[in-house]
Amino acid sequence: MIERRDVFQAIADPTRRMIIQKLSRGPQNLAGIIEDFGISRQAIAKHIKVLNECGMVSVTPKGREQVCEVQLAALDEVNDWVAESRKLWNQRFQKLEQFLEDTSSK
Amino acid sequence: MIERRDVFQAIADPTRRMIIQKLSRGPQNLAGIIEDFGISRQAIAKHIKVLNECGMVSVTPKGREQVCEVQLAALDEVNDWVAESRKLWNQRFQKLEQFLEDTSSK
DNA sequence: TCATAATACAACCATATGGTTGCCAAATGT
DNA sequence: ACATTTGGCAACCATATGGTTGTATTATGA
Repeated sequence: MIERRDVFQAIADPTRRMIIQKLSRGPQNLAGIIEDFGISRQAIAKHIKVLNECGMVSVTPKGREQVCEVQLAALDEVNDWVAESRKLWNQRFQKLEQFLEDTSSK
Repeated sequence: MIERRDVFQAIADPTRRMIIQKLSRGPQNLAGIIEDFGISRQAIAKHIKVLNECGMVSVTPKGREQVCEVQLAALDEVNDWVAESRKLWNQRFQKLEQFLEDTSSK
């Protein structure tokens, strides 16, 4: 098992995805995030830790609060990977077309 | 812990992402997929099972072989979710602009 | 000043995950 | 016919994951 703490893993958990969407509406401190979630503060804190470690959420101390801000740019990596897969898929058909062209022109 | 077997979890594992990219180049049977991966056949088979369960890979028996084909449409869900997050984020700024406009026009 | 709000830290727990090995079954090709 | 290729099944294992509770710390506000 290789060391994993990347964006893909970050968005794998539904609770973390909900946190990301909540933070997309604006920064919140931990207490603010906890609302609406039926789990403990510590559980949320752990999720924030994961999101922070992979660059999805920045955490800035402000007095006794920890202000969390989502960093959506981190999701580019996901989009890029999906785009790359689609590109490979399309290249496949282009190669097939090329082959059919070459064959029929003989 | 809620029951999870979705596309997000499917692409969370780096090995599964590699399998998806390999299959994006064309369908393969299990034996074909195993090449280049330094892990056992059973490990690959388990990954294919996960990918199949969440609709990322279709498996068609062909004689003694199991032909695996990637279903990239399943990744739409991921793109959609990312797009939704970005939309929420942009709406936030639009609201801020609206506020500034309303304030300055007074 | 002092209760309280906002978190951090640590220990613990059940289950999920990703991997292994060993053995079995069924097509395939020579 | 029969060795081989291809893959299924089951048991097992170590670690990761997502959660809990309890206790401690530190700003804040009345």
